[in-house]
Amino acid sequence: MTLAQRKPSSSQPATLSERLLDQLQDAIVEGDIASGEKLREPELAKRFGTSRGPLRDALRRLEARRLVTTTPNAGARVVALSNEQLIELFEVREGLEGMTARLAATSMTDQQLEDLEELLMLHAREVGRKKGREYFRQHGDLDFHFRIADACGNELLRHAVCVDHYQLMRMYRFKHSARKGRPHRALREHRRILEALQDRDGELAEILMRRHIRASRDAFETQLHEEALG
Amino acid sequence: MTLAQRKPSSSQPATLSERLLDQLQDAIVEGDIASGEKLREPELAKRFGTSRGPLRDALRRLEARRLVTTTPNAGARVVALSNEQLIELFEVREGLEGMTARLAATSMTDQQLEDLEELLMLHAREVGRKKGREYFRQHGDLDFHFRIADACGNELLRHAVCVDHYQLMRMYRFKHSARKGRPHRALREHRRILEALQDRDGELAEILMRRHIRASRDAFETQLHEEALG
DNA sequence: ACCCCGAATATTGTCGACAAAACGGCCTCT
DNA sequence: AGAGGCCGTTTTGTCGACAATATTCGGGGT
Repeated sequence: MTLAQRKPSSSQPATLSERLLDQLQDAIVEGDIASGEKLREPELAKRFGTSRGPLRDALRRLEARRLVTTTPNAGARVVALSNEQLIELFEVREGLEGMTARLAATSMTDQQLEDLEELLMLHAREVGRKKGREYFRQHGDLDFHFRIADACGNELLRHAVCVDHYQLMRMYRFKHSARKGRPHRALREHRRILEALQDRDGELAEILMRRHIRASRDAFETQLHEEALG
Repeated sequence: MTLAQRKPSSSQPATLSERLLDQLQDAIVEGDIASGEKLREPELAKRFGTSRGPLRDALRRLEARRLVTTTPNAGARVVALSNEQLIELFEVREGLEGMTARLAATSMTDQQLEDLEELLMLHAREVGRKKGREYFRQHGDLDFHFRIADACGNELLRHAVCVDHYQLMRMYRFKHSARKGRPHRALREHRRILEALQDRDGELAEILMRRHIRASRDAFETQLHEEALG
């Protein structure tokens, strides 16, 4: 089975509501709709050429993915994406993705491990070529963290990481470009995690994943500090 | 701002959709609607005396809480709640609640710690009186795990634990009554976690919480094994 | 000048009806 | 007898209109 067949995520949305979900999600994640902006149903419905029914459906799903917050009788807003919320996201990811790494060590197939190794080699070339700028913009199948969660063998966990919290993380990456030098370090940390997975050492894989996410968070906080100073 | 204002969770649902959410949730968690059952919109709308609009809204929210699964053009079903899925839930909880315990150690107020200690004393009396049967049926504010997540100071994490996964856990408790003796052990483990929190030792609190959840899981698996044998 | 209050407007919540898709039963053909 | 296709029924997806609630803007009072 090829990779394309295994994941029908790229298939066309069967329903209007799902297409709206994709479109709105991209618009929010990529910043076309500003962070914190009010989402008025009539306006959006007209803009996307549908009625309010499917639109409300899409908004509810976006709420599940943490991209909008809804208050009764007052409508929906794009999530704030404050620095505090991003720190919160790092903490959630540390708990969740630590566990994905632990489980992936025993549930990933040899083929999946080979594919993952190949991905890291691809990333190495990208980092070298583009000075590491675009490394963090990879998403979905091209994202190291996504791949591990996707193969951890626990559907509930996979959903929490790859659906519920993933788009928020992607949104963060769009707003904050990584600091110089961080991509190289991140790549080294990814390699070490891969080695632990190849050794089928779940305990170590979890420790390394958690340290890796903490390092990302530290880099983010350092960046904030530098920006605050000048 | 007082605590009562901060948490209007006990307030009446402002909208029909929210009331439906509560009613359906209870019906599913308490077993009135069987696990795996098909949820037909016209039937449910008639049963609860509303139209299909708010009902669909409620179903979407239940999907976010893992209580129903929806497939396009094929409708919604109550979650399966197989033994495998329950194991998955234990694994998610270990990652998530481990982190809540770590954070709670630094973010809980002295008052909250006192309240938590009081709760455990209440639980001790309950376990002694009712032979521990009802201990695991406590929920919401009366649940030790819920309280810790609620006070961990990370809203994203709190939501993941207390909203997204909590009802599924409650559903498990309704179906599988705890083994004899487990409540006493669980209570002891809860006390140790509380001690770590009182010491403001986040690292230890996380370790103890994870071991506690793993112990619950082990008890569950043992129970399964015994049932399988006879 | 500031605050409070009320009407006008805009937005959300709810409903019933229509269109499209899936499901089920029946018949035919091999 | 079993498999496969056809047709009626049921269920889901979508739409537009109405009701209820929030928001905004302007006026009056202190």
